[in-house]
Amino acid sequence: MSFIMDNLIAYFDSYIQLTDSEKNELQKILERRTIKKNHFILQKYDVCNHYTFISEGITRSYAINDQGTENNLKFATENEWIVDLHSFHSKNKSQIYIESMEPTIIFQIERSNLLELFAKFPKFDTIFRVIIEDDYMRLERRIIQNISSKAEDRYQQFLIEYPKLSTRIPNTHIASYLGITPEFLSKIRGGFSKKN
Amino acid sequence: MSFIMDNLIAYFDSYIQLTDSEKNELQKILERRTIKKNHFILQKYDVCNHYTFISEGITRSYAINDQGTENNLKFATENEWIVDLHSFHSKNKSQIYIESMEPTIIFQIERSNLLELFAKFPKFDTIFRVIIEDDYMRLERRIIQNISSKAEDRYQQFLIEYPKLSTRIPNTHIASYLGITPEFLSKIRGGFSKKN
DNA sequence: CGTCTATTTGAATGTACTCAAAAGCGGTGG
DNA sequence: CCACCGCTTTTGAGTACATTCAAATAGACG
Repeated sequence: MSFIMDNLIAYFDSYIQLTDSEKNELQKILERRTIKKNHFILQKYDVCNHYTFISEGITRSYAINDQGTENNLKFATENEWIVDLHSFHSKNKSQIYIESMEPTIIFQIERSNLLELFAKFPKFDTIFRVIIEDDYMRLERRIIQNISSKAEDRYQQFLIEYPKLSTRIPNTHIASYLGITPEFLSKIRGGFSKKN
Repeated sequence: MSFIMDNLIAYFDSYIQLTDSEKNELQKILERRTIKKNHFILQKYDVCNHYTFISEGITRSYAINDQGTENNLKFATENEWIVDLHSFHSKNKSQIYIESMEPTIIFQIERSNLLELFAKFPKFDTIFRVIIEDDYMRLERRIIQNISSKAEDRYQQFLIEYPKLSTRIPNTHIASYLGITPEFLSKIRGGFSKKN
């Protein structure tokens, strides 16, 4: 067993203990890549052909709207996955970008290899079901906050839920994630002070 | 094969063809219930012990915030599922309500039965992975719209994405889903007119 | 040191909320 | 069939929350 994917093996093991043959199979299909800061892992209009595991670094997925504004959909950091699920499964062109925010090391699994893995070892079907369930619950919390809370409360919640992220990424990206402007986030952080 | 679950069988078949033994096993663990309008399927502080399939009718899940305002998290109608995933898996008390908005017929699968089904027939692991992936992609679209669009655009998108829902449920619930007040939705629908 | 990006600040504006009141709508019972 | 009740929708005035645009300041990096 190679050392390069130790934390990915440990990650899977934390869900369900893997057998040696499962580990071997995994090892065969994982593609390790290093990504420089601010480089693309997926560009809009490309097809998302890989499920991507972040081993080191931070990535974000985002859409750009008609006015040219970026809207951060998700951050993924150590031991998290990022993918455009829709493009991955439909093989349609992606409408989003995935980009590194730090020098980043990733392991990727190509679509057909992942589908074969599912067919061969149902355990991975379970693992990936659980992974996406976790992501789904996070998204639900975020939606509830977005529709029920003001920007200031959403920001405070973000700090609580992602304390480490908030020190590693620019505030302007947090603002985009929260759905507010960088200027307004700055005012929130400043406490609005000065009468008005 | 009983007639009462025809549309649920057809539903699963639309994902992956089922064998007779799988259908039989399903049949054993499905619990059919009829729910009157505006009755609870899950109440806050109860544990969510069932995955619920909507056969007829409409349900919504919602949270209530500190100010006592309801915030609609999700609508589920014919051939859709509703569950509080967090409570279902953790067995912790639920923080949300699930309530019918019409006379509703549901099929429920109890937690331990579902887990056994997964263990016995990995196919269901796949099916439920795909179901939640679909839901996940919908949530992602909603988040993007929430953080990037104004209330009026979000409402127009809702009408496009859920044309049938919008005629079956009160506007006040759509407003709650979109994260705006009923009064403001009314003004959007009226076109704001009158100078101002 | 200079360049590029991120952050802050302020004034003016736009978007959405609050509160109150009136009008509409659907079901139910007399 | 009508009258009433409860709930939804509309309307308006006043206010609060958040954006836009411009400009200044601060930080990061080669």
